[in-house]
Amino acid sequence: MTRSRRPAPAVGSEKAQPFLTPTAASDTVVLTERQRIELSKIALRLRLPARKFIYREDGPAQSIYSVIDGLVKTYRDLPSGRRVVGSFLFPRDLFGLAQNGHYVNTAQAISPVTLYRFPLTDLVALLKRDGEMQFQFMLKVTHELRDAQRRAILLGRRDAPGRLAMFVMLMMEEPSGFDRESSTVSLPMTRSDIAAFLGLSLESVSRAAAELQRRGLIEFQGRRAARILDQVRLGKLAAAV
Amino acid sequence: MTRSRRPAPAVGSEKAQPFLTPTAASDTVVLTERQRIELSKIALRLRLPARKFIYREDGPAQSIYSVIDGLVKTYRDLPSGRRVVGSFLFPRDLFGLAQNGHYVNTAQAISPVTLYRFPLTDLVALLKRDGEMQFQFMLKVTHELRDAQRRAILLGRRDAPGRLAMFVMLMMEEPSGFDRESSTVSLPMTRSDIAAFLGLSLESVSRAAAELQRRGLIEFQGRRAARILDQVRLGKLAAAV
DNA sequence: CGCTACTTTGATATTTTTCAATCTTGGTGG
DNA sequence: CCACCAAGATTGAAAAATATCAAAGTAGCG
Repeated sequence: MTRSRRPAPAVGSEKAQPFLTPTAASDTVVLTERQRIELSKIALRLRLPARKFIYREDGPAQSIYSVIDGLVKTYRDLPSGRRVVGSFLFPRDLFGLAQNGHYVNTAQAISPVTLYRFPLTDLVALLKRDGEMQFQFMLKVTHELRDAQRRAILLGRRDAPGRLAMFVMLMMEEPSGFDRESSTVSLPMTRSDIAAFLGLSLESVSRAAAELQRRGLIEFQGRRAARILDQVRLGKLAAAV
Repeated sequence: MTRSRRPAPAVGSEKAQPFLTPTAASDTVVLTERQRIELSKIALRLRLPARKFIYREDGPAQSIYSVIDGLVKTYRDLPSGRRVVGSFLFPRDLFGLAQNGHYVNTAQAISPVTLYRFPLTDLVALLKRDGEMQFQFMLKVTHELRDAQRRAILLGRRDAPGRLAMFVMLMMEEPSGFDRESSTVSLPMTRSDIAAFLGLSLESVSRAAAELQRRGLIEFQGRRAARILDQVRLGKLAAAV
């Protein structure tokens, strides 16, 4: 349930990976042609418009999803009314974590999205049968786990500009979210979404953004994109935890 | 890499049975006798004194660990000098997450501990061979992931007493950390550790503890234990996110 | 019994949240 | 094609809370 970034598909693709392997390289799932075919047999491809709910918290968890294209967010609404965005999901990210047969959060499309949907029971049967493929899934999950831990570090920070700087750096790691040519990161989510992800108020995010711009680190181009003006200093600020 | 608790696999598994051992309750790993034997063949049992380092950040990741008894913490020291405690590990928790062949944090014993140590390569080979067993591991990992997400919610809170209340509730969920008879939770870690886990300053934790006591929710008995005086109100405060 | 590490408590400074008002922008329909 | 509307975003001022700096108090261990 988290952003991935890097390569690292759930379903198809190629190379090496971390956790559980002394070797190591990128972070990608390695599947054979046969495995990809097996998966495609149980997968359903979906196209959904922006804002569409994919599943809701506490609903019966019957599927696991993988993003093909677009952006998805998962969140929980707390009793107080506060909303916590758990993750933004980019292409190749898996989502649909459940507990006791129920989803633990709500998933909603931010942009129009294309997804794979895997019936839980079929997928589980397939994975149990194919240890190698399951291992690739496990790598995926451990990757999410690392992300979640990075997020904990981010949330541990007290300064809003620093949190936002870290967030921007995270978005830059997304292949589909950063254009090297123009040095531009796209931020398809609203300020509210960012605030709910960073654990800040909407206003603080807005002010932090203004501050980053004032310092000459980034320059917002409309609400949904920002150009990185000084990646070195931005990185320093992000790392100066 | 975190505490366990609740029932609740992500995917399947209903029975009972703890990790690598017979008895059990809910959220446990189900292994057959044969599987347990296989695991024990590659596992090494370790006993370490309090404060002993189990592995250090960036060190070569060659093993996965499982807590048998005692308490372990994982943490990272950030450039600024701030320390972030990633998790407290109780019996049955797995730890040793790596990236690119290196550990991503430091693991240190808080109390004297007994551990299983599994050589990474052996374990990986075994898991790939045995899809069922690997599935149990996967459940473990997804469980950690949920924990990490809960933690994100905790860190999203702004009020120190609330965070501490959530922390106490977390500790109460640990079988080995809560005595129902006396309604007492043990807090073997230092205030600094708690602060580093909650993303607060040491002083704020101390003050929040005093506040909880003042409100009559809990009563500290020495530094390492607290009696729950009003579990209902404590739970409300913890949930009032 | 005394040291050392850990905690608590106090006062101030910093930062963010809140509350409120205004401004933008994207979409819609006339 | 343009004006209008509503959701989203920004900015300001005051209030609340935690961090920080500093000092004193405790507890456990040798």
